[in-house]
Amino acid sequence: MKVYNTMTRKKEELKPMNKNRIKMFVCGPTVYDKSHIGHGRTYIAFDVIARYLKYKGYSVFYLQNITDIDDKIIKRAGELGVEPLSLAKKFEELYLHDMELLGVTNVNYYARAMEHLTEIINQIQTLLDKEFAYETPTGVYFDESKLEDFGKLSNRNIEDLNIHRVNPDTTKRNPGDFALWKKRDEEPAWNSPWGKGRPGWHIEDTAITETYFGGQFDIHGGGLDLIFPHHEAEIAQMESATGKKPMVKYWMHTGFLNVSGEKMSKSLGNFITIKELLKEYDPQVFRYFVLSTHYRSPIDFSDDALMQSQNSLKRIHKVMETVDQLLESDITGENGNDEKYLKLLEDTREEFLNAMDNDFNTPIALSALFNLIRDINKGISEEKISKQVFKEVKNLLNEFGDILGLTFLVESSTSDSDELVNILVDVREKLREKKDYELSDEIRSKLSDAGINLEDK
RNA sequence: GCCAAGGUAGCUUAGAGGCGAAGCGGUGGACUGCAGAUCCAUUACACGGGAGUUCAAAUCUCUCCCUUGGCUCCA
Repeated sequence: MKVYNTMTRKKEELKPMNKNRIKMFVCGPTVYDKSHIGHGRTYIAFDVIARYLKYKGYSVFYLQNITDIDDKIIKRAGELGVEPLSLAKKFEELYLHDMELLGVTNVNYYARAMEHLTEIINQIQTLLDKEFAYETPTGVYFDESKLEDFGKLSNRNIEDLNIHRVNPDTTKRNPGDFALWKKRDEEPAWNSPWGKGRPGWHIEDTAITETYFGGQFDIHGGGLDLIFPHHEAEIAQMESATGKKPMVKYWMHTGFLNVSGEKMSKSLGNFITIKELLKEYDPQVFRYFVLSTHYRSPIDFSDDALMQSQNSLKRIHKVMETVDQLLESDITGENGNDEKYLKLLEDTREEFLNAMDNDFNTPIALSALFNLIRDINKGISEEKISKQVFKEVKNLLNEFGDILGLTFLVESSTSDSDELVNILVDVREKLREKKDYELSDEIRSKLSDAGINLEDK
């Protein structure tokens, strides 16, 4: 299977470093506020990537960090008058809850920055020992001039980096040098060989990945916005500290989520949290929406787009329901056409898997699924199909659903509706038998207003 | 300025030299007491403009136009 590698800007054949084991790290959130739908997009995409790799038989270890200390957290905590670490804890819990609701369930381990201070300090010390870093009165900084290939991921050169710099710290050797350790007197601060302070932004990730994966691993993911400077800095730190190249075999980045064509930002007033999203839409609908666009492409969030996703998903649910009902009923039959349908199913599986093999092309995979649905619906309206075929259809759709993290068979509403509704439905049925359509339609319409949809036949 | 990603049918998205895609939506028809779902047809000889390469270009090259993002807060 092929994976697009940001480093080479090409699709490459996926070959794990160690047999069929895949070490995958994705940058997690800084927990200073509620998670938004952009986080949702990225983590749903990587969840499906992890699911598919497992489906293909790889043994995947999916590691994610949680940045639980950082200037933004401290600032927010100060505004609210709470402890930074308890603020971080609270938003971490909300984040994990949001992810669960969205069906993001494949992260094996969440590593908190604050639980890896020892490793962070050790890595900084190594960089100092190897003279890739230097200490000044304000902190410890990485010396980018020591690296020939700094900027290789984002295709930049050092000259570019040294312009457009905002208020560079005057103690640094080069304007592009970034902080490994920030010396700070105010709390929260931790002791280190260089005095009290806290880690820089990039060092926690390499300290964490080195701890769990060693100096090299297969997949590193994150949002497109992290390529520069965050991932460049990670490469600089890790490759300098361990002396091993490359740090990462495949760099994968998700495209941005925009809202009605604009960047989502608080100042534009179009900032949507996952919590707000889920007030309006089923998590499955959002998940479908995310998967209807390739993970590297920008995706445009709008109510219209979500409605389209909702309707598309409904089409899948409907065929599953129909197939399920036909399996329960006795009106299916044998007509010797099984072979035709089994071939169709095999072709569909192949098309779906080919799409996924091609850099996780979920839109094409979905279109294969819809082609199957159309042919099955057509078959149902034209002839009797055997239960064996329906069973296989159901299995295949469930298999696809598992890969995508979508539930295609939704429980029929008739089973869990309450007694009063059932009485109304029975009464209406009797009215229809008497051809009192005026009253029966009124009942149907009122039930619909109450959120209960009746479909005859 | 530098570095990226794009402009594909009414809308949302795939594809990436030669068999015209998927979903949503609209319209007409079949089915139904009606509606819904489903099926059939249609919307639909789609690829931002121009030039070039090629037997063949949505796809490659050049050029122009437009959109969006990044350039030390970012998923």
